[in-house]
Amino acid sequence: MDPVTFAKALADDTRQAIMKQLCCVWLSVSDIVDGLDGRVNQPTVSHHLKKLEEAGLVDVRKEGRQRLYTLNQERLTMCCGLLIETFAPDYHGAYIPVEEIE
Amino acid sequence: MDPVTFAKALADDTRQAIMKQLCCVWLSVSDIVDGLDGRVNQPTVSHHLKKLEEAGLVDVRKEGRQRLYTLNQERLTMCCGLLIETFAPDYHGAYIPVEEIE
DNA sequence: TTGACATATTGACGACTATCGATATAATAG
DNA sequence: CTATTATATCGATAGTCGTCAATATGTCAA
Repeated sequence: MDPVTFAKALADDTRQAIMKQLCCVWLSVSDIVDGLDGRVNQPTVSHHLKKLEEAGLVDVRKEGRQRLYTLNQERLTMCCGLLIETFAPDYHGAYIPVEEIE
Repeated sequence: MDPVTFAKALADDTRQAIMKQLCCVWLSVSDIVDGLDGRVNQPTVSHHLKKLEEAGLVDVRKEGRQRLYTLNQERLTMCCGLLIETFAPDYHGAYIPVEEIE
């Protein structure tokens, strides 16, 4: 996964707010919209979910007429590992075992 | 450090190319411009260095009429640790010891 | 002080993107 | 089949951002 694509997916307040909501739970689009409490409306949330999905940062599951989303923690961890491997080689071995990440 | 600011600093091809050059070495602005091999010119590099500096991702040192930059690997590692702590709690303990990062 | 070099800043322009309202698509209930 | 609910897509708009040419600032040499 390209580190620039990863960074771009994270480079937005609303998207990170959505990611926080999706951490460890499956939520429908409406749930997310409600959780953002009027900050943005449904089409905007769908737009961000699409971007996150393209970056592989969320998983999707269809349930009835809903689409349930959740955060892909493993993918996120791998991308962070790649960042450290690329830009912080002095810390790479110390903090993140390569063989576990790649 | 705000994860959104961190992500925005990384969310550009040219900026990541500059970061790669600055990994483990001190380079002047002209060195970086040369290293990018005509891709962008000097004002653009200065612009990106300013952004990276504001994000705390590079350190600066004055030497004569030059300004030498280098990548702050520790800062980058800390930010990645914060991302994992925030968005991948299931992997946090496993991959990155908190007390070493924060 | 003057000239040359290194870097930063400014202003303009184009590309991208976050957001919205409106609408289309999909799936269920009656 | 029709109505309703859930989500995605479209078109438009405003704001952000990367880039450049031109210029300003700062530093050293002669």
